[in-house]
Amino acid sequence: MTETSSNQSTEGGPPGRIGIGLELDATHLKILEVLRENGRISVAALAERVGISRANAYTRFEALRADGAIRRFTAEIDHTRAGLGITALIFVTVRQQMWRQFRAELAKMPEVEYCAITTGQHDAMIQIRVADVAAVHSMVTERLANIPAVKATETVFILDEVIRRPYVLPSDRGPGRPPRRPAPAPAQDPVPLGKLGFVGAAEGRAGLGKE
Amino acid sequence: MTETSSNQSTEGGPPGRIGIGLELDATHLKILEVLRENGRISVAALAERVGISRANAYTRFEALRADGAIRRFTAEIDHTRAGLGITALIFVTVRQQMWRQFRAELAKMPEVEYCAITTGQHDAMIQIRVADVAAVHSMVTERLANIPAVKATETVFILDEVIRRPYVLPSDRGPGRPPRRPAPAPAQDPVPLGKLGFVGAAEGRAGLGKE
DNA sequence: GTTGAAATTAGTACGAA
DNA sequence: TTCGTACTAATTTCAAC
Repeated sequence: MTETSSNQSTEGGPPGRIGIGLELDATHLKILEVLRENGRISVAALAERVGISRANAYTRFEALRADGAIRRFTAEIDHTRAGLGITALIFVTVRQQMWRQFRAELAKMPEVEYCAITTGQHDAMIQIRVADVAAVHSMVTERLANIPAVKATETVFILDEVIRRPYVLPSDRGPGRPPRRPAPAPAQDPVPLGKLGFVGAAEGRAGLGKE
Repeated sequence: MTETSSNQSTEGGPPGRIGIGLELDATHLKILEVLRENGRISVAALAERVGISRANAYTRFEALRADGAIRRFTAEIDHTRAGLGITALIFVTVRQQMWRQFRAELAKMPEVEYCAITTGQHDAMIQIRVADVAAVHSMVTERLANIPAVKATETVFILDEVIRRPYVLPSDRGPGRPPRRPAPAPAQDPVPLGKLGFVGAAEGRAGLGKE
């Protein structure tokens, strides 16, 4: 394998990008299915498992990467083995119009594995991985509390992670059970891309996603 | 590459396994760092980037896989491109001593990407990816509400995902800033493995992790 | 979109330091 | 343990169909 992937981090990239570059058909989805289970499979073996020729597999593989449908390839690491046995969720209430600052401060915190903007009682949810409970405490009281943009926090520990799938795909639903519409779609589009996708900062929360 | 990775899903595997099989040194962490950014890099290129010989890289690579420090390799997929533009969090209150049923029902739901048992007000947090908001509604009212083990739910939409890191590593903290203890550790252990790791079903919540 | 053959690269198995 | 090298097997590329 020639070191294909440059793999620059997508953090802070354009999240609300809805534009479609590639129409995903059943074969594309099949490729994604295999790749999410085994990101290191060779394209040759991938072609065999999907049931297409190698040249075709190479073409589609590259297209999926170029299009961004495949963001990157990564290793799932056992965080307890890596010395980060504690996982916690921190729900943050953010002062309006200080989102930019909040985001900037977040970027400086390497223990943050995930951060999402949510509806509901709080504004954001942060997932962190640290070595011990003391680190959670110092993270919340010393670092987060010192950010002016942070109005309030609520911390919860994760006791167990029951399901952690690489990425859900539409095909997971199975062929026999349509997502919602039993049999509408006249000229059936391969995949309802970006349907109602309001992902991207919204509701006066602009300034977080971009820039 | 001989299709190395069997990559069987770890879902429902033993989560609370604390036993250490491998002591991770700085080189191991360096390998993990590279691999989490580029899971498809060849071992030869990996060796070069880490600064060790190819033979050594192969040995350590295999050791990390065998030990479980590397769970699997996966492709990060852009869910909006895959037709699943809606992400939601569902907080679930579970009836005590019905965890087994709850877990069994969860396993039947392919739209669940992540499920964690938490402390605090609710008992579990589920993250789902679906095509439209209607699917969230039907998921909550038709499927979750029909599980006897589910006492109550609270749903929140994810408007934007600001940070999504592959996996946090201890080395992310940087060399200059120790995690918590400035300079204690007499015979410094390479990594405080499993320290205070209460990951694994606890607090009368047994039966979820291991069945 | 597919197949086959050539060139490159990856993976393995040594011995030596 | 780690390294360096040689050997074998697989993968990728490129061509023609």
